[in-house]
Amino acid sequence: MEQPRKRAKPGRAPAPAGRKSRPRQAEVARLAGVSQATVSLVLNARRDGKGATISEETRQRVLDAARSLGYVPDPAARRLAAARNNLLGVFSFTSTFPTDVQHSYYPFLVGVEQEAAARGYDLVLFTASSGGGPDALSRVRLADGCLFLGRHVPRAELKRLVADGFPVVHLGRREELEGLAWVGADYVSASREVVAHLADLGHRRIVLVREDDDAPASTDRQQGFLDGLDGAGLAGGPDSVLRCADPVSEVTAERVRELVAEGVTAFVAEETDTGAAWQALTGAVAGAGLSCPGDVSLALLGSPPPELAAGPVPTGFDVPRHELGAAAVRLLSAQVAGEEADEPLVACEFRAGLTAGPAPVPEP
Amino acid sequence: MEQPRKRAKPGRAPAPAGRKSRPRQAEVARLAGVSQATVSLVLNARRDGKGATISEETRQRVLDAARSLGYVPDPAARRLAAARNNLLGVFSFTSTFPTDVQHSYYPFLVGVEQEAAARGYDLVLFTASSGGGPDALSRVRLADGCLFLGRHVPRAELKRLVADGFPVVHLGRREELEGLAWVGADYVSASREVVAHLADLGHRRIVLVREDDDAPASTDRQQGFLDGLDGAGLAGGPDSVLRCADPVSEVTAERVRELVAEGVTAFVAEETDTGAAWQALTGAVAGAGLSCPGDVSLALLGSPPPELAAGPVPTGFDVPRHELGAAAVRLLSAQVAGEEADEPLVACEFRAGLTAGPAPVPEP
DNA sequence: TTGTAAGCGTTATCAT
DNA sequence: ATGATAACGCTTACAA
Repeated sequence: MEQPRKRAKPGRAPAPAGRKSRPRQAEVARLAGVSQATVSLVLNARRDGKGATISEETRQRVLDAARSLGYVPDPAARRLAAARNNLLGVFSFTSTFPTDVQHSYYPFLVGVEQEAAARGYDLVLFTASSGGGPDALSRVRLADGCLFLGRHVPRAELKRLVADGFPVVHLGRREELEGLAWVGADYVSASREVVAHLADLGHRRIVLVREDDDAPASTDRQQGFLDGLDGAGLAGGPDSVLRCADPVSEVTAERVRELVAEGVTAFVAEETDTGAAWQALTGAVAGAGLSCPGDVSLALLGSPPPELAAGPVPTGFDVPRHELGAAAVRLLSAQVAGEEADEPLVACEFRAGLTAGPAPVPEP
Repeated sequence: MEQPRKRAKPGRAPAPAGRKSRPRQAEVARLAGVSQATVSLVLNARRDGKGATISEETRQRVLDAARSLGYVPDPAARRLAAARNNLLGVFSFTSTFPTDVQHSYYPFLVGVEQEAAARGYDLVLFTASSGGGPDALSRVRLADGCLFLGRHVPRAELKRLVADGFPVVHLGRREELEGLAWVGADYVSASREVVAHLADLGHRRIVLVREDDDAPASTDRQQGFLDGLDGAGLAGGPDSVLRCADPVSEVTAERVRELVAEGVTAFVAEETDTGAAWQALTGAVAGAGLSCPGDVSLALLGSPPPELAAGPVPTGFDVPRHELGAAAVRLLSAQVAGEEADEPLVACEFRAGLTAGPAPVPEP
């Protein structure tokens, strides 16, 4: 019999002595006295009985062996073999956990985590800072799909992922990129609702204070604001929108006094990262010596910043961040499953608040 | 027309319809007229010149081919072959992202993410809730190592991981479990420092208000408190510690008045989840009609709860949560690399604050 | 019902 | 300096 030539084989070096390597299917197989493939079959047995043809006895032996060894499938190998990982990626272009808690994605992640857990996915946080290189984004392919969040999107990279058919969902409206799925809040309807509320209270002249930004979140709010005016039969001339590069210096007490003198009875501010518009507005109203629900009504198109949590609850709406996160996961998970699903805009919840009241009766 | 029957070969199934195939190293190789291995060598050429022995010409040809094909490495294959997942787990026994932001691990995660990114790791988020079963903990093995945080630790499961040589680090002191690595804040030193500060200000009778809890975080603070008294040559009798099951009802204005009458000039409260001790203390002092840095000095062994952020900054110390997270990742990453490293306690930073002043001169 | 083996896209080793 | 080739751990078609 021909002796198998025992020449040193090419290939990887043996595992370094120090660390114990995790158990693999082969070891489970050995312990259970079956073939490695059987282990795979047992472990991936579909619950719908389809294709699962394994005797209950073997099944148990394999399961026991796996448990006693603490076996867990290697996600990379699973993925490589053209199967699923049960891993969903989360990639933020800035840090996922910025030092400044205020600007963080935390509230979204709450929803993301819950929905992911409910669907049996674990979450991989791809840390943006690490790679840096052009293919930093490409690491996400380790997961079955990936959620993206952040302001500045590397278009080319993302486009590539989408083009390759890799499941991708962006959290926040993003229509610029053809074929990119996204979920977003319905700022238009919510803003319209707020304006309708003010109109119901008798306000005829309403002014929007917004920052000088072209983000969808801003333009959507303005659109809803104008829609609202329109729906109430109110004029929405150009002077009903104050677009300020720096709200704090532009929305002064004097300016507010002027506008009120002209007949404005209600102000609406958009919510932004900094909360500048709202802060400028409330500051100016107080500075003008006007009482809030009494002399003028105020509304905030969004949630108040945490540092103002102590003040009176502003009339306005809340962005359902949890729900947005959850919706994103639903959409992504549908994509992963190959179902080209579609998530509608998520509705914001109206918040009655304390800063809006009946329009003051004009003095004769 | 009779289709030439392509007999399906064993092996993997055809790629799922959605997923378009991307160029691989083999195609780059073909285009560049070299072997696939050469492509790998070129693409992974170490910048330190070590082991890189490829002619500049080939190098360029390969690079060009890769670029023109838009080649991006497959992370799954890469990790599989390299036998490293570059994945660190984060497991919290409660939800990683509790709805209540206040009690969240957020501040730690900031540090964890940064350090992980710096070391080229991605993070896998596990939640106790998602798994469910008794071997839910076992899922963490899909990562190269795992960070644990939370109050209630399933000892048996964790022990198993440690025994199996799986790299594990607990965030927060945890000496009960033999062989479990952990990182913690040095509450003892920090508390001692605060007391020393008070003693320097002339206080001779200082009382600690703490909750009825046996967590290391509590006992460490008490120990540091007593050490501080001792170091200042002050008596640390049993009446210098107020251990309350319910601080708010036990630390009353009357009680404070009594103690002050007995000669107590400074109070120290431990920081807890709820912040009850500190709130009870400040409330009682105000209720007793005492002015804070004037009549009595107050110190908080930790950071004030967010809802009190508006008040005067308490004298005390800050737990370096970012740094703790980072330290945990360092320790874990050392373990993963097989280096049995050791992280010392992380120092807390003294905060001068505004609630402590010179001891009032006793009236004759 | 179970075993055999191909192949996923890399990396790393040896031989040329 | 480059090319073969063996792993890496897994899924799955097909043979037994």
